Amino acid sequence: MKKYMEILRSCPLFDGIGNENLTSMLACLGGRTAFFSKKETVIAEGSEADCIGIVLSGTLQIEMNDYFGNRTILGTASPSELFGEAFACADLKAIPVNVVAVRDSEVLFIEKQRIAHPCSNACDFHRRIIYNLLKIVAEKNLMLQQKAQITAKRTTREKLTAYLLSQAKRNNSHSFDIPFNRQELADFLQVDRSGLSAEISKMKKEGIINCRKNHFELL
Amino acid sequence: MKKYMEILRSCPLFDGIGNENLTSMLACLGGRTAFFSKKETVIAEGSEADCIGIVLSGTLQIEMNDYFGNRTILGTASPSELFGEAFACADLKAIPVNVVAVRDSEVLFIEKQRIAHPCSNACDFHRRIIYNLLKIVAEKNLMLQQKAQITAKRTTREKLTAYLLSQAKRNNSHSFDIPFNRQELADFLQVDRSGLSAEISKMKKEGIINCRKNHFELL
DNA sequence: GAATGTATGTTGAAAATTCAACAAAAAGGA
DNA sequence: TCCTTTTTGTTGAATTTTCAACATACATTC
Repeated sequence: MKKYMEILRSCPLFDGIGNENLTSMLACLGGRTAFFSKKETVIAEGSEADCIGIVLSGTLQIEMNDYFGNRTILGTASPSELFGEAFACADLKAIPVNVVAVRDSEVLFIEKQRIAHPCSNACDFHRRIIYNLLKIVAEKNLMLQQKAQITAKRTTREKLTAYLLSQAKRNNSHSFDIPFNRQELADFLQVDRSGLSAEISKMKKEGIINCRKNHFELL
Repeated sequence: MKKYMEILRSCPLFDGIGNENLTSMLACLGGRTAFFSKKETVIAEGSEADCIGIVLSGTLQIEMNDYFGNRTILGTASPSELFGEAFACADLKAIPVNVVAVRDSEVLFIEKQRIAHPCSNACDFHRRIIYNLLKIVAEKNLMLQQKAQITAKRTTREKLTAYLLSQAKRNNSHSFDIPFNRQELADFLQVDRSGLSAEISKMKKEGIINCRKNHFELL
C-alpha cells in the first residue's frame, strides 16, 4: 500500500484529509487490494454492490451489455478515481454494469459499511469523507449528463465533434489523447465502428482534424 | 407549507425523520416556496447552483438544449422528488440544464449551505439528511445510466420497446401511463417525432402494443 | 359552439446509419 | 524475424432515420 500513497493522497475521496491522518483513516476503513490482468473482469454484472473501488494503477472501463451483446461504454476510471460508488450508495442489490480492466490494474476495495458507519476514532474525518463522496457521486452525475448531451446528437459526425470538443476543453488544448481505441470510441458514442472510421477519414481529408491512433488534434 | 406536509413527509430527503422532527427540521433548513405556471422556466441554464429544489405540486422537466435548439429531456420530477441536487452537491458554478414546469407547479427551494453545514439544534437529523441526499444523488445516477441503456439502442423501435419495458417493470403492470406526450417522448428517446409516431402505429397494427394518448399497454 | 391553436398521424424523398466482407496496417508472440 | 492476431480503414447494399409538408384529431378560448 505504501507505494500507492501518492495516488491515494490525490484521490478526491480523501480531499482535506491531511497526510498524517490518511494512514490512520485507511487503517480504519480497512479495504483490500486486488490485481487484475488486462481484459479481466473487475466487477461482473449482477454481483453485490457492497464495495467502493479506487483505482491504484491501470485503467478500468465501465460497460453495459444488452442481451444481443451490444456494448455501451459508460466511462473509464484512471488511478485515484472511484468506481462502483453509485451502486454502493444507492443500496443496490445487483450491479447493473460490468467493470473490466483495459490494462493490468490494481484496485483498492473499501466496504461501504465502513464508510457509512462512523468509527470510534478519527470521526472528524469520517464526516469529511461522506461530503467528498457526495461530491464525487454528484460529479459523476454531471459526466453522465454530458455523455447524454453528446450521444443525443443525431449523426456520427456531430457526436464525434461534440466529444472531441469536450476533450479539448477538458485538456485545455487542441491536441490530446483519448482513452479509447476505435471500437471503444464507437461504443462510447453509440455509433457503428466502420462508420466512425469513415467519418474520421473524411474529416481528416477536409482538414478539420488530425489524428494518429488515439491522439487527436483539432485544426 | 402546512398543506404540503404530506408531500414532504414522503420526500426521500426526509426519510427516517419523524413527523415531529420534520417541522423543526424544515424551520432549521429555511427554504422558500415558489409557484410556476405551466411552461414557465423554473431554473434557467447558466444560473447559480446554490439551491436544492423539492417539487410540492405539478411536474417539472429537466432538459438540455444545444445551440441548434435541439432538446434532450433528461427526466421529470414529480411531487416529493428533488431536482438540481446534483449541481448543488457538485459545487457547480453554472447550471447546465433548463428546468421547466410542464404544468402549474409549486416548488420548495432549500439553500445548499443550510444542508451542508450542520446547524446547532437538530443535528442528529442533519446527518441523516446528508445520507439521504447521498442516496438520492446515487439513485439519480442509476436513472441516467438506465436512460443511456435505452438511448444506446440503434433503432426507434428498439428504443421505444426498451423504454416501455422499463416503464412496465417500474409500474408492475403491462398497462401504464407515461409522463410524456409524443414530442417529449421523442426528445427523451432521442429520435424523430414523426418517425416515433410511425413506429407506434406500426407496432399497434402488429398487435404488439396498444395505446391512447399517453396510456400504453404491452400485449 | 365556432374558431383557433396544439398535438398527433401519415407520407415520400433525401440523407445517414448499419451491416457484412474484405484489405491493410499495426501489435504481439514465438 | 516471421507468423499470428488484433485493430483500423474502405466499400457498397440494405435498412433506418431524418426532414418537410400536410391531414386529421384533439383542446382551449372566447
